[in-house]
Amino acid sequence: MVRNGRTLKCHHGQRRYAIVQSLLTEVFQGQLRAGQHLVAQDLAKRMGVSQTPIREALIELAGIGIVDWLPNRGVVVRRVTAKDVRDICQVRKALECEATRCACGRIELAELHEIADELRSLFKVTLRSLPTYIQKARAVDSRLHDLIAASSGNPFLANELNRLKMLFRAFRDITYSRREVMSDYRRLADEAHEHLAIVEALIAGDARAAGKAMARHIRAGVKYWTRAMPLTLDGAIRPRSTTREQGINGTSVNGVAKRSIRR
Amino acid sequence: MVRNGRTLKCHHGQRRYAIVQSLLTEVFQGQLRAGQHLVAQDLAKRMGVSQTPIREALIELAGIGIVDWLPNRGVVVRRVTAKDVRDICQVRKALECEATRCACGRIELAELHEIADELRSLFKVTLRSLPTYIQKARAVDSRLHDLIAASSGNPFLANELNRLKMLFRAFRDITYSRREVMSDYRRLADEAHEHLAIVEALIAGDARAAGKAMARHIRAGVKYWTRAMPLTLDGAIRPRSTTREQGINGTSVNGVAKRSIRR
DNA sequence: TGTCAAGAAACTTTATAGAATTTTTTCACT
DNA sequence: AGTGAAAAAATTCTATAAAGTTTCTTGACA
Repeated sequence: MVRNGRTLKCHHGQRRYAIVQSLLTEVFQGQLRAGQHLVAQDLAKRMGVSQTPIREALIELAGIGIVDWLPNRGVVVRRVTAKDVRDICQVRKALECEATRCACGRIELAELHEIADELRSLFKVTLRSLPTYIQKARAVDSRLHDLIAASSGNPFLANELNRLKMLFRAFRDITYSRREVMSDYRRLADEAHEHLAIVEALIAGDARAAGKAMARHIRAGVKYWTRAMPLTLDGAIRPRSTTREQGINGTSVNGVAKRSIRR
Repeated sequence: MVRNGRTLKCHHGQRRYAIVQSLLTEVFQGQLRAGQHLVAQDLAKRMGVSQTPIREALIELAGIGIVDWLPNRGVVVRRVTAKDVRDICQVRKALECEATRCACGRIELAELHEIADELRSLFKVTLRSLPTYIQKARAVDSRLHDLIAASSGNPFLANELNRLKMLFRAFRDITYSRREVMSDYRRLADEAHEHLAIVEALIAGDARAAGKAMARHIRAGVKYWTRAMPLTLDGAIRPRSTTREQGINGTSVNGVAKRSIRR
């Protein structure tokens, strides 16, 4: 998935995949912002491909829940409220706990100890270590969650968790400015402690405790993000009341006013 | 979404939606069977539309998990193993329990009592009442689960549950002959008892008990379906080892042998 | 004359169709 | 089995039709 001058360089039959990845990255990195209207033609020109694979990629993204598809009216990057994030996190909590309980006793002790050591090394933050600190903290976070999902013995569950992680990350990055998020290392240090509690329970082979530690961890995260979240977000997206459309939930949404999409 | 002779009758901009619905119905009803290869051109001709909306509909179905998308090699109706069904049910269990706990205390008592009465009327089956019995049992089942999901206060969770229900239903109907499934009224009577336990806990306002009753209900269902399930299902789908593809989990699957898709 | 609303026209964007291209599969032949 | 052409199917592109949006015009009314 490398873009080369005008055309997206990829094998025949992988173009849609490459476009999905490219758009996801742009959403994650904030180049595409919440409420933004995505015009197929523009994207096609920008990526040096025709509209067909762009449209198909957008359908996929709508399926994931990254964008809203408004029939006959195009696609907008989803705008989310604090409630949306909480709702997603609640689902994530239920599934992460389930996965944690399942994974208990199925992970190599050596690997758990390794992660525990890495976590302990994150307890102290110095200003000098900050740049690498953030990177390291995120890496360990990913490693632990992925390990648990992969070790749950349930590939379907692992995939659902992966999807939720992606959604959560997208919305988090859409909603907050990156700098603000990245610099909050206090939360990262807290997370290290929460993670360690999970790992220790896993090492002890106590599935119940591990599940509870995971629940605590996610609840703490929700609390943090909710606090940081702006109270309300006005709708740049105002669907026509007559048009059928799909929100993040796939359910129909009735618009309040007849207003056009922001271009 | 009415098909009229050759062309799918629907408004401009809703064609993909109509095709998705149509294909879902065919999968549910068993006209499209597990492992079957779906050729865009054939579907296009059959529905009297061009390949474009067909392809788009198939992308959507792949997102839902009803079909597998094999890049450059087409689309096949997913074939599932007993393990797949168990995996899905495990996720469903976690989420249904969460929803049940949340919904506790948020549902009108009158409605719960109404459902309880309907359930109690399902305890006794006579041969004469069998035809309507099955219909009634399914209706109450849907009503209760939908009510709980809708009352959870979490639209995202409700939507996830809906997706899982659809998946489960699709795979169940794909895998078993319909007659066999429909005629097992003993299981339906058992379900009525399990459902009643949930409703009674909800009436009592005991979220914990309601969650546990729901867990029991789903576990019982899994046990039943697993018993009825054929032990293994060989793969009619055999991907080439070099080709990237998405299984139900979106994860890459490596094929064992270099073999072509069954046509 | 100025303002506002309704409607027409121009323009933009989306949705679908059909053709061109690339890849995969089939099948005859060695 | 291995090879290579032919056929089939998937992917992508281009073009056109349909819908949505904006701008402009017209005319009623203060």
